[in-house]
Amino acid sequence: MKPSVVMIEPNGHFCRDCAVRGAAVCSSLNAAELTEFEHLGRRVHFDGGETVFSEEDITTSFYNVLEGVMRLYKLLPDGRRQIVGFALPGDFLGMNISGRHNFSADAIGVVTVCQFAKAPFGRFIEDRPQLLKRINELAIRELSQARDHMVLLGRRSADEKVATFLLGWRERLVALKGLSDTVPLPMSRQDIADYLGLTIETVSRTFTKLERHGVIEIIHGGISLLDPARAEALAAA
Amino acid sequence: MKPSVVMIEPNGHFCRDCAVRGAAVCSSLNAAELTEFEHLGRRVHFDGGETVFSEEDITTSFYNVLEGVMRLYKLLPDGRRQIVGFALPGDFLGMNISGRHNFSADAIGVVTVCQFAKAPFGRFIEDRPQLLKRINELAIRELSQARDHMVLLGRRSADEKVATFLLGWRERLVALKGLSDTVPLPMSRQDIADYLGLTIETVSRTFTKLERHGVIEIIHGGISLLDPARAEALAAA
DNA sequence: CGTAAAATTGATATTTCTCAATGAGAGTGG
DNA sequence: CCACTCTCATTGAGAAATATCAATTTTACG
Repeated sequence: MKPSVVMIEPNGHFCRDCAVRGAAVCSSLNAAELTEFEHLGRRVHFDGGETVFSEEDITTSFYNVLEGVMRLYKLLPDGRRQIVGFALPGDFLGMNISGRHNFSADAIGVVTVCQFAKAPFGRFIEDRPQLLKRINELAIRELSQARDHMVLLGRRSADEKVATFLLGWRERLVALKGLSDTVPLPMSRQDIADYLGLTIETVSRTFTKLERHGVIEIIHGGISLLDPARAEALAAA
Repeated sequence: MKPSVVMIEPNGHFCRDCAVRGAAVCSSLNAAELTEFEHLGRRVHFDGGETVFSEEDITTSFYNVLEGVMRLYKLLPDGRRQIVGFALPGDFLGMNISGRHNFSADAIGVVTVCQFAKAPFGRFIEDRPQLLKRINELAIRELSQARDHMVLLGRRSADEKVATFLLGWRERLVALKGLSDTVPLPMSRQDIADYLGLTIETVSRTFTKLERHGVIEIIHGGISLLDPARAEALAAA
């Protein structure tokens, strides 16, 4: 949570060479629309630890993640934190009904987003049902993920939680980096704990245990999945 | 899960006197559209315990709940169950990306739904961005609720979970029956436990404890909220 | 190289679960 | 109308999982 010093790049000719062009909301737009769309968004950079928006803030912008990883979380009044998800390139953030964000979002490491002012974006969407449809698809996909995560939080043991998380995270990275048994974990152990509804100590112990059992190897900045089959077995339960 | 004996009513002139007319997806349609829309939906009744659709089933219909309460849940291979939500009149069920339902839905007590075959509904939506927008709103609202529930599952104690559930359920019923300190609980203790990520025994003990402390009174088919302020305090934590 | 933050490990405490028994209410058939 | 039975809910005792508290160890960074 350092003071938020962001860089705003000049606008224009981004979309055509945007990394998330195919995966993000904008995949629903044709070339002509894209040209107009370009003028709505601005690339903005955040450093690790910076907050992009906070829960209860009035929503003034939507965000399309272009690069990096964000943690999305909610806090209880006494400080307990639940991470409700990690955002990756292609994810679209900021939609809500109330006009206020219903979770907070921090950059984990360097992040680039495509930021859209709410009002112009709303107008642009108005006569582009394709774009609305795409946003709806993303919301429905997220909803499905949210339900899966409820099962994990409510009904799985610590071992299952960690194994499921590692496999799920690896799976999400496939679209970005291809399938690999080397799984980078840019988030801290505390972040993982707050995502899985555990304490940092339990996460740490579970990692160690998985390593002792030869399922993973803990490496710098991540893990190496030595025995994917055993991990799957643990996660399926 | 009795054999699913459903009654299908003849079609026609439902919408104008539909109980959920104002709250449901159809609230986005004008009178002319509504007339056409009527021919797409069929009222279907389910008895308590009947399954409306199951996870992994191919999605052939969408459902608009008109009357009654449903439990929406996912099962782990070993039978552990997580209830991901309760559906009430006005809720719209069945949207997904994969073409298969991503949770199961049972009637709790008698339920009436307005059932839409997927393909015609999809075509109808195609040139009604208003309807799509409404569906999107409902999805975004659900997503927000899902995130709140993640916080509950991951970070709250048993006492907090139960107090939060009772207040939240009471709040949801306001739209249907008005605000009341008498809170009907049509679902079983096991349902509540599976919703809160607890065991039935813990739920039962917590109810008893809240009653001993004068926060609630356990009555037939529900509870009476004697001390809303204390309940709020417990839930906020 | 020194300091701070993050991660790991250990010992103990607490919460919630599990197993087992009992109690209460609803429906059934004599 | 009353036993009977079934399901659901409650209660108790002990076990297990995870949290908490405290101490190192490791890593990151100036």
